[in-house]
Amino acid sequence: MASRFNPLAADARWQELWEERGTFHASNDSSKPKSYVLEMFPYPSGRIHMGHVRNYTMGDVLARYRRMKGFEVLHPMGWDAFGMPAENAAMEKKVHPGEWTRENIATMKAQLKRLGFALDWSRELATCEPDYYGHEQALFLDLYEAGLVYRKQSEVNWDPVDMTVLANEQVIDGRGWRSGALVERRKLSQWFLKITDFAEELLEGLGTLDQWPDKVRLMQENWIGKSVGMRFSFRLEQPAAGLTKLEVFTTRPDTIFGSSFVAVSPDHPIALELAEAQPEVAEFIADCKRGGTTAAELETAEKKGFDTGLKVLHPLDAEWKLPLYIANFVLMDYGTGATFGVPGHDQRDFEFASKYGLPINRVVASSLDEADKPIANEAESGGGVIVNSGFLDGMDVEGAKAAVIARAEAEGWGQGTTVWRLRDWGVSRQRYWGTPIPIIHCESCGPVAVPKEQLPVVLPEDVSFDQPGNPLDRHASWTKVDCPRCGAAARRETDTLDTFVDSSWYFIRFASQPGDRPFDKTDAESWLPVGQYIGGVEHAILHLLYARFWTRALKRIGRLDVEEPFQGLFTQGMVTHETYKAGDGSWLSPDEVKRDGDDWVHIENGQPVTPGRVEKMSKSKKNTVDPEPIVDQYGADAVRWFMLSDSPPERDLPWSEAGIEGSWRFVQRLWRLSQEHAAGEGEDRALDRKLHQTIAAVGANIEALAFNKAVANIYELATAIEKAPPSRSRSTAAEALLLLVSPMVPHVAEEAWSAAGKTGLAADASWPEADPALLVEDEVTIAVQVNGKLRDTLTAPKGAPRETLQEMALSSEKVVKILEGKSPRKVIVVPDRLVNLVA
RNA sequence: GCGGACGUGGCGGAACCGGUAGACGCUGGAGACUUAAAAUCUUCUGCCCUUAGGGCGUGCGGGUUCGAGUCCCGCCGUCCGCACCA
Repeated sequence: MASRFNPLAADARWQELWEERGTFHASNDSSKPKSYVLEMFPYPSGRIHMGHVRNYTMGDVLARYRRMKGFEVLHPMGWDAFGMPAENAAMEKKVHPGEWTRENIATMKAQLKRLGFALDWSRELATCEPDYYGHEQALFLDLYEAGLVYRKQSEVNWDPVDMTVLANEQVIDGRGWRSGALVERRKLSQWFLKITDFAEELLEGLGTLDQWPDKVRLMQENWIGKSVGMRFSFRLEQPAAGLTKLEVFTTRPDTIFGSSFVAVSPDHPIALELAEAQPEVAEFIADCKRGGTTAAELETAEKKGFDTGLKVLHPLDAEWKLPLYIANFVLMDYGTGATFGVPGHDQRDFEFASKYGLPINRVVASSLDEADKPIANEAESGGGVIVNSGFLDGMDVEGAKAAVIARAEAEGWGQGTTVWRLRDWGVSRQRYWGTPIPIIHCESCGPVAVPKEQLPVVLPEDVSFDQPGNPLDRHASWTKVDCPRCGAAARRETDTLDTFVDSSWYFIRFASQPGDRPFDKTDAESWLPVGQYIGGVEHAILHLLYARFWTRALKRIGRLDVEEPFQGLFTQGMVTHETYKAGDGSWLSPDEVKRDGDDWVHIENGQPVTPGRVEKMSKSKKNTVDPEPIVDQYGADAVRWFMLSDSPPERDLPWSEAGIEGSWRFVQRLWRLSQEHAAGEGEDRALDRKLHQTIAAVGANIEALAFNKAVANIYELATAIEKAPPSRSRSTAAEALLLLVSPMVPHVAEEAWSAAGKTGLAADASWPEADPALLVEDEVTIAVQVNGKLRDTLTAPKGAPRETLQEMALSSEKVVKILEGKSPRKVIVVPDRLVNLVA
């Protein structure tokens, strides 16, 4: 028997056997309880990176564990295969996006297979293939028929040199990333999905997702952004921009008597109208648009306003005139693009009023007596009673809100309303490498759905990227079709769908993939919702929200009776590595540097190297470690074990050479342990207890995805077994240990399991049962404290009565010495834990 | 600016409900085995004091408690998200 475990030979052998036997095939018809474990499918960018390895290892441990616990487990894998990188590669390397993508898939699939993941490859799918996206087109048309898809004008970033639409990330400092040309805003007619119809239920649904991280739920809540308030109008003293009224939105109608100005966005029709006649207004608007548009940039930017000279009349007092400003902090696409300022009770308005010398009035106070107390150094945004507000005086904030809304509605100048931050989902992309939108534009019929029997609308392969723009636009034979309705010559839609559509239902297709329709309702419902979904936090909002929306939309049209697609969500941390910088400031990769005592040097030229911060592995900082050579060197199990060890899975995992070597040593240690055949007789109660405690702890920790703790439990058991003298208990424990580690390091587990003469696969074995009788210790260590300080420990039988423990503590030599004959004033006894003597 | 998370040895991190802080791993030291190296095994490894032993220690300052890493108040720092949300 080999004294060393050789992963080079063993890994592939077991992987082939699992494959041959279909060990990880999930059956839709199984009578076992079902469990769906899913990791976010990868974009086929070229090669697997450490982040993938970590993500898929976590899911794999859970999937294998659940199988051993008796579940029929669905653990599939596929490819999020449409997207811009393929088109970029097409332009740069002159390869077809499809060819580039399919080659990457082949490479990455081979890499994944070498890690021995318990995946059902028979359900593999790639979103770029017609047998996937054709069904997506059918679903899109179902939503279209149900009125959940519509078309409207929308702005895009247009690169006038490359003649193409740019994503936000392709716009750098207002210029196209390739051409460097100043980006223009263009209006195009685009397709939208009515996600706003679902705003309320998407928000409420968050409340049911108790197995999601709070952080993600909060991010989605903020993204949906429900605000309850009031929409109402100020009359303009004189008409402007063809308007006689200015409609504003506020969440604080209770402070209506505290307003001292009204402000509109620089994009507001009034502002734009004024700009045409007054150059200084135009200049102010242009000034507002300089600089960044992110929250952080805008927040720190100076609050600026332009007094238009116009006045508006207060709805509750026509004699009261307020100045109308254009202000850089008012957003056109939120509410009505206009608001009123209450400097006393809103900090931003306070700063604005201070700057422009506007009145700062108090309308909320802690009591009626403090109505005249001036607002000091900052706005008071808290609650209290309303003051200086006519009919509202004495009411609380909530009561006043209701009263103002009631009066506005009665008098017809405003109404209570809910405003959402969420906007409809624009799904049109002016790109080739995506799902064609199955619509035909006819001169006389307008947009017409492609008849279902003509699906899929297949992307033409004969395209070239040597000219700027979308190749579909200039593909004459593909775009030219007859109108399905009137038969006249018509033109295909050349936009493709946002790739987030592809990832909004792939988990349903994994569960059920008939050839003639997107999925079978009964089959899909037998697996859904996904029990545990694992992926990066970068998808906390868009992907997860769109998938939730898509699922609810399917429910609404009666296609699938599932409300939430992902019951449990886990967002894992990144894999990080130290960074290295050469003297000239350029980044160096880990294999270009070596340690020299306490310092680092460049291997090639011996120049000193400065080690930098530990950061997320990225190509730009060159601190990546390619998993494949690591697997070559150490085998799949060592890499998997490393991914699970030390760092809690939700936190970052620092990659280290020493760490992977430690993992390798442990894999070998497991092997050696399994090879010792010192047969023994008799029981070892202490070891039995350790084994059963470990069985329980490892199971609980895997279920909680606390892999680092499960790893620590296993180390302890391994050490206990090694130290124990031969006995029947020891043999039993050594065998059970193989099952406990098998979800994590399946290859060495199988090898040792088979070497131990077991029939069947470790992967097919049942998870060992923990005997409850062996989970409790019969002796416990009691801490003895004097005044809360630990002075001694003693051993007592579990469940010993308080009196006994107190006596034992008082007779401790150390305690006697410290008490110097005095008796304690008070004794606190926590059974099975400690005795605290208060002197 | 707003929102959120976090802060424990040389490092990654344990610590259930307030009850022996530092499990487990990495690194490092000492030793065994070996011609030698690797591998392996034994052992030590929070800081300070000269030892028996003692003192100090969970970012900082307070508080509650017999007892605080854990609860409360106030700071400081780091990281993440952001859409100025009226």
